[in-house]
Amino acid sequence: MSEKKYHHGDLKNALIEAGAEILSNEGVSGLSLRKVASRAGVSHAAPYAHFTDKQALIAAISTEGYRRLYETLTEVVQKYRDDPLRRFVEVAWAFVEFARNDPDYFKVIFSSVAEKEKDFPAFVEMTRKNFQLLVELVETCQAARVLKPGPADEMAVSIWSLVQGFASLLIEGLISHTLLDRLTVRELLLFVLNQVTLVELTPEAFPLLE
Amino acid sequence: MSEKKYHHGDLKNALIEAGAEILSNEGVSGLSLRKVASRAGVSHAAPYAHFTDKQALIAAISTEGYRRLYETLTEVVQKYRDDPLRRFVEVAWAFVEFARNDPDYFKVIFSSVAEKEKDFPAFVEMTRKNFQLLVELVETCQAARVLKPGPADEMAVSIWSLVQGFASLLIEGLISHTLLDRLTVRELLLFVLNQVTLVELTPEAFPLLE
DNA sequence: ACCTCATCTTGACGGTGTCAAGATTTGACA
DNA sequence: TGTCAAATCTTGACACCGTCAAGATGAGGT
Repeated sequence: MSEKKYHHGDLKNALIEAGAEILSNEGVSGLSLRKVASRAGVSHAAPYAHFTDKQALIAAISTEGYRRLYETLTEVVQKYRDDPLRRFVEVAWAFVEFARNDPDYFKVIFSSVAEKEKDFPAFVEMTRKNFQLLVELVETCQAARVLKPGPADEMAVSIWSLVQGFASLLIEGLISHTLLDRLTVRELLLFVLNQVTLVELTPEAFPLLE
Repeated sequence: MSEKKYHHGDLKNALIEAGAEILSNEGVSGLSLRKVASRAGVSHAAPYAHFTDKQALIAAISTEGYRRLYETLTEVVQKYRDDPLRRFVEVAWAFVEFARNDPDYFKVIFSSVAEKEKDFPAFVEMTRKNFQLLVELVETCQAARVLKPGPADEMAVSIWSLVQGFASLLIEGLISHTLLDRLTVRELLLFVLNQVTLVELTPEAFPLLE
């Protein structure tokens, strides 16, 4: 598909991939259009054939990031399809791990596009899909009486807030050391999730597997 | 104090203030060392007498941001000192409003310093103070039986996660429009906070005052 | 075979972070 | 009070950056 890229090939995807790679390795400050172009093997202005802006490239990287996240989460959903509560816990854990494994990538995809929503419909669509996944998760758990009743979308916002906030505090290093010495991240997440569940989540009942 | 700044004055604070101002008006992308210097009335390299780095300036702005946040929150704590539950709600609300009133400023102070914790002890100290405020709030509410019992610091992390996540989703525009059409931000926050309280928070019992 | 258009290159512009060298002012000590 | 070292600020330079205009190059349809 994208072999030689002699004069053509699928740049655009190559640029998105190169950008994501630089982001992971060097952080936001290392992400320049020129470096992305260089890594993709093209000249410094080539990206402008595919993106109007650096902002547009970042939006594309973010969209791809949401796609990866969606992929990761749906895998977990599949894996624990017969246990709603466990599924809930492991999806939350996967989200936190997603953030921890690639903090800079996570930060960028969750804080870039802002007001220009309408300029990047693919991005908005991807966030909608992720939210929808969460809503379905909530409904399943409510039906199984492991999650509090109430409007599913409002519960989904609550849970998303909880997990997103937790992941953010974690990767920004804002959780006190004394707390992280006493508890593992997994244990702390379980405590946090207990705020929204009807049954208690103990480290014994939800151990780390791998 | 900082009147003429003919050749001296308290640059450093002037730079921090100018930086915060640019951040509010033009966002992160508009924040350049040279512009900060210019607005403070000095030449482009002058900041290097006070900050080793652009990163260091941002860290100072973040520290100041945490100070302002602390100031805002302690005022609310004072105002509602005789009603633990109301105090809890209004502190959370003040936090969300802090983020909504100056989104770019909020974003920067909550996502910049990262790994270099040890290089900016003043920053770390300020985050510690804010967290301590929250822990005390939690203890008061637990004593009044309006918040679930449990280790106060773990509860504090849960609540911080919840409110921080909610504020982030809000200013990033990630909360679905259909939801925001149905509910005001205040109502949505009350619903979210209900996850951690023992008593129910209704919009009727906690109306917006001003 | 030709021509059109998307793609990519080259070169230029102003702006940026950072550093080195030097000017200026302060404040402490004689 | 005079002097001098240290702190503060300016000037000038460098490499890098985002972006744009002009032109080269190749693909695909006619």
